[in-house]
Amino acid sequence: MGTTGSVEAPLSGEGRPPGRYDAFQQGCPSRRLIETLGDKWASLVIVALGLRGPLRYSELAAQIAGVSQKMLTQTVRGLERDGLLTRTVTPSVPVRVDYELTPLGRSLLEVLAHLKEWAEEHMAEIETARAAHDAAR
Amino acid sequence: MGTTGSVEAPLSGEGRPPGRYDAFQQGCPSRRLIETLGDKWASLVIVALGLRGPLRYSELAAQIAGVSQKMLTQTVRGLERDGLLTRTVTPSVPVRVDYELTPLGRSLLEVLAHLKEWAEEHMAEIETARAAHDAAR
DNA sequence: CCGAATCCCGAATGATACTG
DNA sequence: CAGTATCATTCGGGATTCGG
Repeated sequence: MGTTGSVEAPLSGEGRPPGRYDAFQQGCPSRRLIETLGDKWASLVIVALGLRGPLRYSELAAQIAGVSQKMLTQTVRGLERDGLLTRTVTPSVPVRVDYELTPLGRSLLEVLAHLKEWAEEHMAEIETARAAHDAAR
Repeated sequence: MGTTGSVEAPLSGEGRPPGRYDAFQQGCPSRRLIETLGDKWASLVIVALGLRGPLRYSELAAQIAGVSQKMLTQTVRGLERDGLLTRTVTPSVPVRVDYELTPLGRSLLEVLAHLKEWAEEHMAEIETARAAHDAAR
Protein backbone atom coordinates (compact mmCIF):
# COMPACT_ATOMS: atom_id res chain seq x y z
CA MET A 1 0.00 0.00 0.00
CA GLY A 2 1.37 3.34 -0.89
CA THR A 3 1.22 4.59 2.62
CA THR A 4 4.57 6.12 3.14
CA GLY A 5 4.55 9.70 2.21
CA SER A 6 1.88 10.01 -0.42
CA VAL A 7 -0.35 12.31 1.47
CA GLU A 8 -2.56 13.40 -1.38
CA ALA A 9 -3.46 16.35 0.77
CA PRO A 10 -6.83 17.76 -0.09
CA LEU A 11 -5.93 20.85 1.85
CA SER A 12 -7.65 23.98 0.80
CA GLY A 13 -11.29 23.37 1.32
CA GLU A 14 -12.01 20.12 3.17
CA GLY A 15 -15.34 21.20 1.68
CA ARG A 16 -16.79 17.81 0.93
CA PRO A 17 -20.38 17.57 2.05
CA PRO A 18 -20.60 14.88 4.69
CA GLY A 19 -22.22 11.63 3.70
CA ARG A 20 -21.65 12.36 0.09
CA TYR A 21 -18.83 10.25 -1.25
CA ASP A 22 -17.36 10.86 -4.64
CA ALA A 23 -14.62 8.53 -5.68
CA PHE A 24 -13.55 11.03 -8.29
CA GLN A 25 -12.30 13.34 -5.61
CA GLN A 26 -8.77 12.61 -4.58
CA GLY A 27 -9.26 12.70 -0.85
CA CYS A 28 -12.34 10.54 -0.88
CA PRO A 29 -12.39 7.49 1.37
CA SER A 30 -14.14 5.47 -1.25
CA ARG A 31 -11.15 5.83 -3.46
CA ARG A 32 -9.23 4.31 -0.62
CA LEU A 33 -11.12 1.09 -1.03
CA ILE A 34 -10.09 0.95 -4.62
CA GLU A 35 -6.53 1.33 -3.54
CA THR A 36 -6.89 -1.36 -0.94
CA LEU A 37 -8.27 -3.80 -3.45
CA GLY A 38 -5.74 -2.46 -5.84
CA ASP A 39 -3.31 -4.39 -3.79
CA LYS A 40 -3.17 -7.50 -5.86
CA TRP A 41 -2.80 -9.65 -2.76
CA ALA A 42 -5.37 -8.10 -0.48
CA SER A 43 -8.33 -9.55 -2.31
CA LEU A 44 -6.72 -12.93 -2.46
CA VAL A 45 -6.06 -12.94 1.26
CA ILE A 46 -9.63 -12.03 2.01
CA VAL A 47 -11.03 -14.65 -0.31
CA ALA A 48 -8.68 -17.26 1.07
CA LEU A 49 -9.70 -16.54 4.63
CA GLY A 50 -13.31 -16.42 3.62
CA LEU A 51 -13.26 -19.77 1.92
CA ARG A 52 -11.10 -21.72 4.27
CA GLY A 53 -11.80 -20.05 7.57
CA PRO A 54 -9.03 -18.95 9.89
CA LEU A 55 -5.56 -19.66 8.63
CA ARG A 56 -2.06 -19.51 9.95
CA TYR A 57 0.58 -17.48 8.27
CA SER A 58 2.17 -20.39 6.51
CA GLU A 59 -1.17 -21.78 5.39
CA LEU A 60 -2.04 -18.44 3.93
CA ALA A 61 1.26 -18.33 2.15
CA ALA A 62 0.65 -21.78 0.75
CA GLN A 63 -2.79 -20.85 -0.52
CA ILE A 64 -1.66 -17.86 -2.45
CA ALA A 65 0.74 -18.86 -5.14
CA GLY A 66 3.50 -16.45 -5.91
CA VAL A 67 3.36 -14.15 -2.93
CA SER A 68 6.54 -13.32 -1.11
CA GLN A 69 6.76 -13.25 2.67
CA LYS A 70 7.34 -9.58 2.62
CA MET A 71 4.25 -8.82 0.58
CA LEU A 72 2.09 -11.19 2.54
CA THR A 73 3.10 -9.64 5.82
CA GLN A 74 2.64 -6.17 4.47
CA THR A 75 -0.77 -6.96 3.04
CA VAL A 76 -1.97 -8.67 6.15
CA ARG A 77 -0.86 -5.80 8.31
CA GLY A 78 -2.72 -3.37 6.15
CA LEU A 79 -5.87 -5.39 6.33
CA GLU A 80 -5.55 -5.70 10.08
CA ARG A 81 -5.15 -1.97 10.32
CA ASP A 82 -8.33 -1.51 8.33
CA GLY A 83 -10.19 -3.82 10.66
CA LEU A 84 -10.86 -6.40 7.98
CA LEU A 85 -9.11 -9.21 9.76
CA THR A 86 -7.68 -10.06 13.13
CA ARG A 87 -4.22 -11.27 13.90
CA THR A 88 -3.91 -13.59 16.88
CA VAL A 89 -0.54 -14.54 18.25
CA THR A 90 -0.26 -17.67 20.36
CA PRO A 91 3.11 -17.71 22.08
CA SER A 92 3.54 -21.44 22.05
CA VAL A 93 6.89 -23.07 21.51
CA PRO A 94 6.88 -22.50 17.84
CA VAL A 95 4.94 -19.30 17.66
CA ARG A 96 1.56 -19.53 16.08
CA VAL A 97 -0.25 -16.71 14.37
CA ASP A 98 -3.79 -17.02 13.13
CA TYR A 99 -5.61 -14.72 10.83
CA GLU A 100 -9.35 -14.48 10.66
CA LEU A 101 -11.84 -12.24 8.95
CA THR A 102 -13.79 -9.81 11.05
CA PRO A 103 -17.49 -9.26 10.35
CA LEU A 104 -16.46 -6.27 8.32
CA GLY A 105 -14.08 -8.42 6.36
CA ARG A 106 -16.77 -10.99 5.75
CA SER A 107 -19.11 -8.37 4.42
CA LEU A 108 -16.44 -7.31 1.98
CA LEU A 109 -16.01 -10.92 1.04
CA GLU A 110 -19.53 -10.99 -0.31
CA VAL A 111 -18.78 -8.18 -2.66
CA LEU A 112 -15.65 -9.91 -3.78
CA ALA A 113 -17.70 -13.01 -4.39
CA HIS A 114 -19.72 -11.07 -6.95
CA LEU A 115 -16.52 -10.06 -8.57
CA LYS A 116 -15.39 -13.64 -8.68
CA GLU A 117 -18.70 -14.67 -10.18
CA TRP A 118 -18.42 -12.02 -12.81
CA ALA A 119 -14.92 -13.13 -13.56
CA GLU A 120 -15.87 -16.73 -14.01
CA GLU A 121 -18.70 -15.73 -16.25
CA HIS A 122 -16.95 -13.20 -18.42
CA MET A 123 -13.25 -13.83 -18.41
CA ALA A 124 -13.58 -15.87 -21.54
CA GLU A 125 -15.00 -12.86 -23.35
CA ILE A 126 -12.13 -10.76 -22.18
CA GLU A 127 -9.66 -13.29 -23.39
CA THR A 128 -11.37 -13.42 -26.74
CA ALA A 129 -11.41 -9.64 -27.01
CA ARG A 130 -7.80 -9.51 -26.07
CA ALA A 131 -6.79 -12.11 -28.58
CA ALA A 132 -8.75 -10.36 -31.31
CA HIS A 133 -7.24 -7.03 -30.43
CA ASP A 134 -3.74 -8.41 -30.37
CA ALA A 135 -4.24 -10.18 -33.64
CA ALA A 136 -5.53 -7.07 -35.35
CA ARG A 137 -2.46 -5.03 -34.72
CA MET B 1 -1.04 -3.07 -15.31
CA GLY B 2 2.02 -5.18 -15.02
CA THR B 3 1.69 -6.43 -18.49
CA THR B 4 5.08 -5.99 -19.98
CA GLY B 5 7.17 -8.99 -19.44
CA SER B 6 5.70 -10.66 -16.42
CA VAL B 7 4.75 -13.84 -18.09
CA GLU B 8 3.97 -15.85 -15.00
CA ALA B 9 4.07 -18.86 -17.24
CA PRO B 10 2.13 -21.74 -15.82
CA LEU B 11 3.44 -23.99 -18.54
CA SER B 12 3.99 -27.50 -17.37
CA GLY B 13 0.54 -28.88 -16.90
CA GLU B 14 -2.10 -26.51 -18.27
CA GLY B 15 -4.00 -28.92 -16.10
CA ARG B 16 -6.70 -26.55 -14.97
CA PRO B 17 -10.10 -28.15 -15.35
CA PRO B 18 -12.09 -26.08 -17.81
CA GLY B 19 -14.72 -23.84 -16.38
CA ARG B 20 -13.07 -24.07 -13.02
CA TYR B 21 -11.25 -20.89 -12.22
CA ASP B 22 -9.00 -20.59 -9.24
CA ALA B 23 -7.61 -17.18 -8.60
CA PHE B 24 -5.04 -18.65 -6.28
CA GLN B 25 -3.27 -20.16 -9.21
CA GLN B 26 -0.80 -17.80 -10.78
CA GLY B 27 -1.80 -18.27 -14.35
CA CYS B 28 -5.50 -18.04 -13.74
CA PRO B 29 -7.48 -15.56 -15.79
CA SER B 30 -9.56 -14.61 -12.83
CA ARG B 31 -6.50 -13.27 -11.16
CA ARG B 32 -6.15 -11.12 -14.21
CA LEU B 33 -9.36 -9.35 -13.37
CA ILE B 34 -8.00 -8.54 -9.97
CA GLU B 35 -4.99 -7.04 -11.60
CA THR B 36 -7.10 -5.06 -13.99
CA LEU B 37 -9.11 -3.59 -11.20
CA GLY B 38 -5.92 -3.28 -9.31
CA ASP B 39 -5.22 -0.48 -11.63
CA LYS B 40 -6.36 2.34 -9.49
CA TRP B 41 -7.64 4.21 -12.51
CA ALA B 42 -9.36 1.44 -14.42
CA SER B 43 -12.31 1.26 -12.08
CA LEU B 44 -12.67 5.00 -12.05
CA VAL B 45 -12.68 5.14 -15.83
CA ILE B 46 -15.37 2.51 -16.03
CA VAL B 47 -17.51 4.17 -13.42
CA ALA B 48 -17.06 7.55 -15.07
CA LEU B 49 -18.12 6.22 -18.45
CA GLY B 50 -20.96 4.33 -16.87
CA LEU B 51 -22.36 7.33 -15.10
CA ARG B 52 -21.90 9.98 -17.70
CA GLY B 53 -22.14 8.02 -20.89
CA PRO B 54 -19.60 8.36 -23.68
CA LEU B 55 -16.83 10.80 -22.95
CA ARG B 56 -13.98 12.38 -24.79
CA TYR B 57 -10.46 12.00 -23.63
CA SER B 58 -10.30 15.40 -22.05
CA GLU B 59 -13.66 15.02 -20.38
CA LEU B 60 -12.52 11.78 -18.90
CA ALA B 61 -9.39 13.44 -17.66
CA ALA B 62 -11.45 16.20 -16.09
CA GLN B 63 -13.70 13.72 -14.32
CA ILE B 64 -10.95 11.83 -12.66
CA ALA B 65 -9.02 14.05 -10.35
CA GLY B 66 -5.33 13.40 -10.13
CA VAL B 67 -4.79 11.21 -13.14
CA SER B 68 -1.96 12.02 -15.49
CA GLN B 69 -2.34 11.89 -19.24
CA LYS B 70 0.05 9.04 -19.42
CA MET B 71 -1.80 6.90 -16.95
CA LEU B 72 -5.14 7.72 -18.49
CA THR B 73 -3.98 6.74 -21.93
CA GLN B 74 -2.39 3.61 -20.64
CA THR B 75 -5.44 2.62 -18.65
CA VAL B 76 -7.82 3.27 -21.49
CA ARG B 77 -5.74 1.23 -23.87
CA GLY B 78 -5.75 -1.66 -21.51
CA LEU B 79 -9.51 -1.53 -21.13
CA GLU B 80 -9.95 -1.30 -24.86
CA ARG B 81 -7.78 -4.32 -25.28
CA ASP B 82 -9.93 -6.22 -22.85
CA GLY B 83 -13.04 -5.29 -24.76
CA LEU B 84 -14.49 -3.27 -21.92
CA LEU B 85 -14.70 -0.04 -23.85
CA THR B 86 -14.44 1.22 -27.40
CA ARG B 87 -12.19 3.96 -28.61
CA THR B 88 -13.46 6.00 -31.52
CA VAL B 89 -11.21 8.44 -33.28
CA THR B 90 -12.80 11.20 -35.30
CA PRO B 91 -10.15 12.82 -37.45
CA SER B 92 -11.60 16.28 -37.32
CA VAL B 93 -9.43 19.36 -37.21
CA PRO B 94 -8.65 18.99 -33.58
CA VAL B 95 -8.73 15.27 -33.25
CA ARG B 96 -11.57 13.89 -31.27
CA VAL B 97 -11.50 10.63 -29.39
CA ASP B 98 -14.55 9.21 -27.72
CA TYR B 99 -14.67 6.39 -25.25
CA GLU B 100 -17.71 4.32 -24.53
CA LEU B 101 -18.44 1.21 -22.54
CA THR B 102 -19.19 -1.99 -24.37
CA PRO B 103 -21.93 -4.28 -23.08
CA LEU B 104 -19.24 -6.25 -21.35
CA GLY B 105 -17.98 -3.08 -19.73
CA ARG B 106 -21.46 -2.19 -18.60
CA SER B 107 -21.90 -5.55 -16.98
CA LEU B 108 -18.72 -5.01 -15.05
CA LEU B 109 -20.02 -1.64 -14.07
CA GLU B 110 -22.78 -3.30 -12.12
CA VAL B 111 -20.32 -5.21 -10.07
CA LEU B 112 -18.36 -2.08 -9.41
CA ALA B 113 -21.55 -0.42 -8.29
CA HIS B 114 -21.78 -3.00 -5.53
CA LEU B 115 -18.27 -2.15 -4.57
CA LYS B 116 -19.12 1.50 -4.45
CA GLU B 117 -22.16 0.78 -2.33
CA TRP B 118 -20.11 -1.22 0.07
CA ALA B 119 -17.57 1.54 0.26
CA GLU B 120 -20.14 4.17 1.02
CA GLU B 121 -21.64 1.99 3.67
CA HIS B 122 -18.52 0.75 5.38
CA MET B 123 -15.67 3.13 4.78
CA ALA B 124 -16.46 4.92 7.99
CA GLU B 125 -15.86 1.71 9.90
CA ILE B 126 -12.55 1.27 8.20
CA GLU B 127 -11.54 4.75 9.10
CA THR B 128 -12.53 4.16 12.69
CA ALA B 129 -10.62 0.90 12.83
CA ARG B 130 -7.64 2.56 11.33
CA ALA B 131 -7.69 5.42 13.74
CA ALA B 132 -8.03 3.06 16.68
CA HIS B 133 -5.22 0.91 15.43
CA ASP B 134 -2.96 3.86 14.86
CA ALA B 135 -3.74 5.29 18.26
CA ALA B 136 -3.01 2.01 20.02
CA ARG B 137 0.52 1.74 18.80
C1' DC C 1 -5.54 22.80 -29.69
C1' DC C 2 -5.98 17.45 -28.43
C1' DG C 3 -4.00 13.28 -27.64
C1' DA C 4 0.19 10.22 -27.61
C1' DA C 5 5.03 8.95 -26.82
C1' DT C 6 9.68 9.65 -24.27
C1' DC C 7 12.65 10.47 -20.33
C1' DC C 8 13.63 10.05 -15.69
C1' DC C 9 13.11 9.33 -10.71
C1' DG C 10 11.22 7.55 -6.48
C1' DA C 11 8.50 3.92 -4.73
C1' DA C 12 6.97 -0.63 -4.62
C1' DT C 13 8.23 -5.46 -5.17
C1' DG C 14 10.65 -9.67 -4.78
C1' DA C 15 14.70 -12.99 -3.60
C1' DT C 16 17.63 -14.07 -0.03
C1' DA C 17 19.60 -14.29 4.51
C1' DC C 18 19.01 -13.65 9.36
C1' DT C 19 16.54 -13.50 14.12
C1' DG C 20 13.22 -14.26 18.33
C1' DC D 1 7.13 -20.87 12.67
C1' DA D 2 6.65 -16.28 11.71
C1' DG D 3 8.41 -12.81 10.59
C1' DT D 4 12.40 -8.69 9.87
C1' DA D 5 16.50 -6.68 7.23
C1' DT D 6 18.89 -5.83 3.29
C1' DC D 7 19.77 -5.49 -1.49
C1' DA D 8 18.79 -5.56 -6.55
C1' DT D 9 15.36 -4.72 -9.76
C1' DT D 10 11.23 -3.45 -11.86
C1' DC D 11 7.52 -0.48 -12.37
C1' DG D 12 4.31 3.31 -11.74
C1' DG D 13 3.71 7.92 -12.68
C1' DG D 14 4.76 12.98 -13.43
C1' DA D 15 6.90 16.48 -16.42
C1' DT D 16 8.02 17.27 -20.84
C1' DT D 17 8.09 16.89 -25.77
C1' DC D 18 6.22 15.34 -30.20
C1' DG D 19 2.61 14.68 -33.82
C1' DG D 20 -1.32 15.98 -36.52
